[in-house]
Amino acid sequence: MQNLIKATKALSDETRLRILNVLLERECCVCEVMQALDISQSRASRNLGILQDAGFLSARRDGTWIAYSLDWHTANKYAASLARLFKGSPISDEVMAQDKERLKHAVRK
Amino acid sequence: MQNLIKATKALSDETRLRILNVLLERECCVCEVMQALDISQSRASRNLGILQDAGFLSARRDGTWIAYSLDWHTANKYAASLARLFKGSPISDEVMAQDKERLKHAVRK
DNA sequence: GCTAAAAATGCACATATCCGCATATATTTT
DNA sequence: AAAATATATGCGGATATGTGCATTTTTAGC
Repeated sequence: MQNLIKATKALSDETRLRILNVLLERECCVCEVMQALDISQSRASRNLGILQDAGFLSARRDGTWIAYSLDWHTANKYAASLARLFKGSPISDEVMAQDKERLKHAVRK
Repeated sequence: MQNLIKATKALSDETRLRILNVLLERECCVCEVMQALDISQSRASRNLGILQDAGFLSARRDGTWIAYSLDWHTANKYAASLARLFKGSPISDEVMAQDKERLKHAVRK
Protein backbone atom coordinates (compact mmCIF):
# COMPACT_ATOMS: atom_id res chain seq x y z
CA MET A 1 0.00 0.00 0.00
CA GLN A 2 2.83 2.38 0.82
CA ASN A 3 4.19 1.98 -2.70
CA LEU A 4 0.89 3.10 -4.14
CA ILE A 5 0.67 6.03 -1.76
CA LYS A 6 4.18 7.09 -2.64
CA ALA A 7 3.41 6.84 -6.36
CA THR A 8 0.13 8.77 -6.23
CA LYS A 9 1.60 11.39 -3.92
CA ALA A 10 4.40 11.90 -6.42
CA LEU A 11 1.83 12.49 -9.16
CA SER A 12 -0.35 14.85 -7.15
CA ASP A 13 1.76 17.90 -7.81
CA GLU A 14 1.73 20.19 -10.80
CA THR A 15 5.48 20.61 -11.03
CA ARG A 16 6.04 16.88 -11.08
CA LEU A 17 3.37 16.25 -13.71
CA ARG A 18 5.04 18.88 -15.83
CA ILE A 19 8.36 17.10 -15.38
CA LEU A 20 6.86 13.79 -16.45
CA ASN A 21 5.38 15.57 -19.42
CA VAL A 22 8.74 16.73 -20.70
CA LEU A 23 10.43 13.42 -19.87
CA LEU A 24 7.84 11.80 -22.08
CA GLU A 25 9.51 13.69 -24.92
CA ARG A 26 13.06 12.68 -24.07
CA GLU A 27 15.46 12.15 -21.22
CA CYS A 28 16.62 15.31 -19.52
CA CYS A 29 19.21 16.48 -17.07
CA VAL A 30 18.29 18.83 -14.23
CA CYS A 31 19.37 21.91 -16.10
CA GLU A 32 17.16 21.06 -19.06
CA VAL A 33 14.17 20.53 -16.80
CA MET A 34 14.87 23.90 -15.21
CA GLN A 35 14.82 25.57 -18.58
CA ALA A 36 11.81 23.73 -19.93
CA LEU A 37 9.67 24.48 -16.90
CA ASP A 38 11.34 27.80 -16.11
CA ILE A 39 11.83 26.92 -12.47
CA SER A 40 14.73 27.11 -10.03
CA GLN A 41 17.50 24.53 -9.88
CA SER A 42 16.66 23.29 -6.41
CA ARG A 43 13.02 22.94 -7.31
CA ALA A 44 13.85 20.88 -10.39
CA SER A 45 16.32 18.71 -8.53
CA ARG A 46 14.06 18.04 -5.57
CA ASN A 47 11.05 17.12 -7.65
CA LEU A 48 13.10 14.87 -9.90
CA GLY A 49 14.32 13.19 -6.73
CA ILE A 50 10.78 12.67 -5.50
CA LEU A 51 9.71 11.15 -8.81
CA GLN A 52 12.75 8.90 -8.79
CA ASP A 53 12.17 7.81 -5.21
CA ALA A 54 8.58 6.93 -6.10
CA GLY A 55 9.84 4.71 -8.89
CA PHE A 56 8.96 6.80 -11.92
CA LEU A 57 12.45 7.73 -13.02
CA SER A 58 15.84 6.23 -13.48
CA ALA A 59 19.00 8.28 -13.55
CA ARG A 60 22.33 7.75 -15.18
CA ARG A 61 25.37 9.87 -15.01
CA ASP A 62 26.49 11.36 -18.27
CA GLY A 63 29.67 13.24 -17.62
CA THR A 64 28.94 16.28 -15.54
CA TRP A 65 25.24 15.77 -16.01
CA ILE A 66 22.74 13.33 -14.64
CA ALA A 67 20.22 12.23 -17.21
CA TYR A 68 16.77 11.40 -15.88
CA SER A 69 14.34 9.34 -17.86
CA LEU A 70 11.06 7.52 -17.35
CA ASP A 71 11.66 4.07 -15.93
CA TRP A 72 9.31 1.63 -17.65
CA HIS A 73 10.71 -1.33 -15.72
CA THR A 74 10.54 0.10 -12.24
CA ALA A 75 10.24 -2.13 -9.19
CA ASN A 76 7.21 -0.13 -8.06
CA LYS A 77 4.46 -1.76 -10.10
CA TYR A 78 2.03 1.01 -9.20
CA ALA A 79 4.39 3.60 -10.61
CA ALA A 80 4.69 1.49 -13.74
CA SER A 81 0.93 1.33 -14.19
CA LEU A 82 0.48 5.01 -13.49
CA ALA A 83 3.25 6.00 -15.86
CA ARG A 84 1.67 3.96 -18.63
CA LEU A 85 -1.67 5.55 -17.88
CA PHE A 86 -0.07 8.97 -18.09
CA LYS A 87 1.64 8.11 -21.34
CA GLY A 88 -1.59 6.71 -22.74
CA SER A 89 -3.56 9.89 -22.19
CA PRO A 90 -1.15 12.79 -22.00
CA ILE A 91 -2.48 16.05 -20.69
CA SER A 92 -3.39 18.66 -23.26
CA ASP A 93 -2.81 21.88 -21.45
CA GLU A 94 -1.36 25.24 -22.24
CA VAL A 95 1.32 24.98 -19.55
CA MET A 96 2.38 21.53 -20.70
CA ALA A 97 2.57 22.73 -24.29
CA GLN A 98 4.76 25.67 -23.32
CA ASP A 99 7.07 23.39 -21.36
CA LYS A 100 7.54 21.18 -24.38
CA GLU A 101 8.17 24.20 -26.55
CA ARG A 102 10.85 25.54 -24.22
CA LEU A 103 12.34 22.06 -24.00
CA LYS A 104 13.15 22.23 -27.71
CA HIS A 105 15.52 25.08 -27.05
CA ALA A 106 16.89 23.82 -23.75
CA VAL A 107 20.62 23.24 -23.81
CA ARG A 108 23.25 21.68 -21.60
CA LYS A 109 25.34 24.71 -21.10
CA MET B 1 -4.37 18.84 -15.24
CA GLN B 2 -6.17 19.91 -12.06
CA ASN B 3 -8.53 16.97 -12.40
CA LEU B 4 -5.60 14.59 -12.42
CA ILE B 5 -4.00 16.30 -9.46
CA LYS B 6 -7.23 16.13 -7.53
CA ALA B 7 -7.65 12.46 -8.34
CA THR B 8 -4.10 11.42 -7.43
CA LYS B 9 -4.17 13.54 -4.30
CA ALA B 10 -7.32 11.78 -3.24
CA LEU B 11 -5.57 8.43 -3.68
CA SER B 12 -2.42 9.42 -1.85
CA ASP B 13 -3.80 8.76 1.60
CA GLU B 14 -4.04 5.49 3.46
CA THR B 15 -7.49 6.12 4.91
CA ARG B 16 -8.94 6.87 1.50
CA LEU B 17 -7.37 3.82 -0.12
CA ARG B 18 -8.87 1.73 2.64
CA ILE B 19 -12.25 3.30 1.94
CA LEU B 20 -12.00 2.48 -1.76
CA ASN B 21 -11.01 -1.03 -0.80
CA VAL B 22 -14.20 -1.63 1.15
CA LEU B 23 -16.35 0.15 -1.43
CA LEU B 24 -14.96 -2.31 -3.95
CA GLU B 25 -16.86 -4.95 -1.97
CA ARG B 26 -20.15 -3.11 -1.83
CA GLU B 27 -21.71 0.32 -1.38
CA CYS B 28 -21.52 1.68 2.16
CA CYS B 29 -22.95 4.43 4.27
CA VAL B 30 -20.72 6.51 6.52
CA CYS B 31 -21.49 4.45 9.59
CA GLU B 32 -20.49 1.24 7.84
CA VAL B 33 -17.20 2.75 6.70
CA MET B 34 -16.58 3.85 10.29
CA GLN B 35 -17.06 0.33 11.51
CA ALA B 36 -15.12 -1.38 8.76
CA LEU B 37 -12.09 0.86 9.18
CA ASP B 38 -12.59 1.43 12.90
CA ILE B 39 -12.24 5.19 12.58
CA SER B 40 -14.20 8.20 13.81
CA GLN B 41 -17.37 9.45 12.17
CA SER B 42 -15.91 12.79 11.09
CA ARG B 43 -12.86 11.11 9.64
CA ALA B 44 -15.00 8.73 7.60
CA SER B 45 -17.31 11.49 6.42
CA ARG B 46 -14.54 13.88 5.45
CA ASN B 47 -12.57 11.33 3.50
CA LEU B 48 -15.65 10.07 1.70
CA GLY B 49 -16.29 13.69 0.78
CA ILE B 50 -12.79 14.10 -0.61
CA LEU B 51 -13.12 10.93 -2.69
CA GLN B 52 -16.48 12.08 -3.98
CA ASP B 53 -15.20 15.53 -4.82
CA ALA B 54 -12.34 13.96 -6.76
CA GLY B 55 -14.85 11.98 -8.80
CA PHE B 56 -14.37 8.52 -7.37
CA LEU B 57 -17.69 8.16 -5.60
CA SER B 58 -21.32 8.79 -6.11
CA ALA B 59 -23.79 9.15 -3.29
CA ARG B 60 -27.48 8.48 -3.04
CA ARG B 61 -29.74 9.01 -0.15
CA ASP B 62 -31.30 5.89 1.29
CA GLY B 63 -33.59 6.95 4.09
CA THR B 64 -31.55 8.27 6.98
CA TRP B 65 -28.39 7.01 5.36
CA ILE B 66 -26.31 8.15 2.46
CA ALA B 67 -24.98 5.27 0.44
CA TYR B 68 -21.61 5.83 -1.18
CA SER B 69 -20.41 3.72 -4.03
CA LEU B 70 -17.69 3.72 -6.63
CA ASP B 71 -18.69 5.82 -9.62
CA TRP B 72 -17.61 4.04 -12.77
CA HIS B 73 -19.08 6.73 -15.00
CA THR B 74 -17.59 9.77 -13.34
CA ALA B 75 -17.00 12.98 -15.23
CA ASN B 76 -13.37 12.98 -14.09
CA LYS B 77 -11.80 10.64 -16.62
CA TYR B 78 -8.63 10.41 -14.58
CA ALA B 79 -10.57 9.20 -11.57
CA ALA B 80 -12.25 6.65 -13.81
CA SER B 81 -8.93 5.32 -15.08
CA LEU B 82 -7.41 5.25 -11.64
CA ALA B 83 -10.42 3.49 -10.14
CA ARG B 84 -10.24 0.82 -12.81
CA LEU B 85 -6.55 0.44 -12.16
CA PHE B 86 -7.24 0.05 -8.47
CA LYS B 87 -9.95 -2.49 -9.14
CA GLY B 88 -7.71 -4.37 -11.52
CA SER B 89 -4.93 -4.87 -9.01
CA PRO B 90 -6.41 -4.60 -5.54
CA ILE B 91 -3.98 -4.26 -2.67
CA SER B 92 -3.24 -7.39 -0.73
CA ASP B 93 -2.48 -6.08 2.67
CA GLU B 94 -3.20 -7.07 6.24
CA VAL B 95 -4.99 -3.80 7.02
CA MET B 96 -7.13 -4.03 3.90
CA ALA B 97 -8.03 -7.61 4.75
CA GLN B 98 -9.06 -6.67 8.26
CA ASP B 99 -11.21 -3.84 6.95
CA LYS B 100 -13.04 -6.21 4.66
CA GLU B 101 -13.50 -8.66 7.49
CA ARG B 102 -14.98 -6.02 9.77
CA LEU B 103 -17.17 -4.83 6.91
CA LYS B 104 -18.90 -8.19 6.92
CA HIS B 105 -20.23 -7.49 10.39
CA ALA B 106 -20.86 -3.78 9.91
CA VAL B 107 -24.49 -2.81 10.41
CA ARG B 108 -26.68 0.20 9.88
CA LYS B 109 -27.75 0.62 13.44
C1' DG C 1 -43.47 20.28 15.58
C1' DC C 2 -40.49 17.20 18.45
C1' DT C 3 -37.13 13.62 19.01
C1' DA C 4 -33.72 10.46 17.45
C1' DA C 5 -30.23 9.04 14.28
C1' DA C 6 -26.96 9.82 10.39
C1' DA C 7 -24.01 12.76 8.19
C1' DA C 8 -21.62 17.19 7.48
C1' DT C 9 -18.83 20.90 9.14
C1' DG C 10 -16.37 24.86 12.00
C1' DC C 11 -12.48 25.09 14.77
C1' DA C 12 -7.96 24.16 16.71
C1' DC C 13 -3.85 21.70 16.53
C1' DA C 14 -0.10 18.78 14.85
C1' DT C 15 2.27 17.40 10.99
C1' DA C 16 3.53 17.37 6.09
C1' DT C 17 4.63 19.65 1.87
C1' DC C 18 6.72 22.98 -1.17
C1' DC C 19 9.83 26.46 -2.09
C1' DG C 20 13.87 29.83 -2.18
C1' DC C 21 18.23 30.73 -0.53
C1' DA C 22 22.60 29.45 0.55
C1' DT C 23 25.87 25.90 0.81
C1' DA C 24 27.80 21.28 0.09
C1' DT C 25 29.08 17.51 -2.98
C1' DA C 26 30.63 15.47 -7.23
C1' DT C 27 32.72 15.46 -11.73
C1' DT C 28 35.38 17.37 -15.55
C1' DT C 29 38.99 20.21 -17.36
C1' DT C 30 43.12 22.51 -17.10
C1' DA D 1 45.11 20.36 -7.01
C1' DA D 2 42.53 24.25 -8.37
C1' DA D 3 38.70 26.16 -10.95
C1' DA D 4 34.36 25.64 -13.15
C1' DT D 5 30.01 23.46 -13.72
C1' DA D 6 26.07 20.37 -12.50
C1' DT D 7 23.46 18.49 -8.95
C1' DA D 8 22.01 17.65 -4.13
C1' DT D 9 20.68 19.21 0.36
C1' DG D 10 20.19 21.78 5.13
C1' DC D 11 17.40 25.33 6.81
C1' DG D 12 13.54 28.46 7.56
C1' DG D 13 9.06 30.06 6.42
C1' DA D 14 4.54 29.87 4.22
C1' DT D 15 0.86 27.01 3.12
C1' DA D 16 -1.71 22.60 2.89
C1' DT D 17 -3.39 18.42 4.95
C1' DG D 18 -5.41 15.11 8.33
C1' DT D 19 -7.69 14.52 12.60
C1' DG D 20 -10.58 14.87 16.97
C1' DC D 21 -13.97 17.30 19.32
C1' DA D 22 -18.08 19.64 19.44
C1' DT D 23 -21.86 21.36 16.98
C1' DT D 24 -25.00 21.83 13.13
C1' DT D 25 -27.77 20.10 9.43
C1' DT D 26 -30.81 16.76 7.40
C1' DT D 27 -34.12 13.18 7.34
C1' DA D 28 -37.39 9.59 9.46
C1' DG D 29 -40.80 8.35 12.63
C1' DC D 30 -43.89 9.63 15.99
